Amino acid sequence: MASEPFVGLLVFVAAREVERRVVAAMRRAGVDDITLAQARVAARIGPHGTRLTDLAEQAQVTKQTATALVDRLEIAGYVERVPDPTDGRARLVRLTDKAASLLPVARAEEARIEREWEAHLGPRRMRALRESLTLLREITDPYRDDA
Amino acid sequence: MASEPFVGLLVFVAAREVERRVVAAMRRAGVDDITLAQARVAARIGPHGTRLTDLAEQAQVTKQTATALVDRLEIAGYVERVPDPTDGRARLVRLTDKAASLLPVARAEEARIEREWEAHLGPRRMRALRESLTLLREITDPYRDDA
DNA sequence: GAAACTAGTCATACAGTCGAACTATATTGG
DNA sequence: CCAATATAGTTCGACTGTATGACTAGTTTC
Repeated sequence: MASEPFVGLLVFVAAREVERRVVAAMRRAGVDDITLAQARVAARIGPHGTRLTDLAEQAQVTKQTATALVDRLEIAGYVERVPDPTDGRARLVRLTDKAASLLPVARAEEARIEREWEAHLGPRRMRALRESLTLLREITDPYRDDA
Repeated sequence: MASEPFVGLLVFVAAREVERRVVAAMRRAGVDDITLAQARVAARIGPHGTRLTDLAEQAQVTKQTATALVDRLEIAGYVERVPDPTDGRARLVRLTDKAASLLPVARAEEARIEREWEAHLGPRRMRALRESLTLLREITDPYRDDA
């Protein structure tokens, strides 16, 4: 029967589908040299650049892993490292124009998913879903206030 | 302002937190020889054993990857491979007693998370959340009817 | 029973990951 | 000012995760 499945499993299933869809959209757009792990880091880069340590923390990996992922993104031309004017030790990881041009592709797929979900749930449930998840973020997302 | 964050991001944040919490609970229970990738596969094993191909499909990895993950779980003593009586080519991957003894730990943490979420959202929103996500599963989870 | 298919494995190559050790810059307390 | 300490980032080494391709061994189909 499984009348009351664990909510954690349910959000996991939904999240997996979203990630799969966005990656597939990128592939269709001709992007085949970014991996999922790299995309997860790239997605956290702010408009004015973000420090590697911050990226590592937000993506929940170590600095070493973030270094390796950014290395590959840099080689592929999607990000660049520039000195941080406020701290001689630090460098800011910034998206290049090449990466910025892909943002609309991701945004469009996200919008498509939202439309499909709303069509399936109806506007009332969709609103409630968004409201609940947003509230939940207060206790599940330590980085909720960035960008 | 970010008044209307993408719902896909919201479910992702929630899912990440759930995964993190369950893994942390396992660690506290003394389990330090299972990785996240291995746990994701193990979590899909049914009560009577599951074929490797099915595990691979459900965990969204290739058969080769699933083989490697099951290899490590087997070495660590959490699963065993037994012949599938209905198909001479196939083998069923089954949880051992050692793994089964950990299920209550995971279940307890899941229940704790649910209680916390319900306390934060209130019973009405929690019910709506579960309802919406369950409905969503119809269009996001091709494996929804297993176990 | 030959052809086509399916379950699983092996081999190989590379990406992801972390712990430890290191360099360079920044901060802090005298 | 400077020695001690802390922080940002990298490099190194070892291992896990991952996919492609090639393979073996059973199964299904006609």
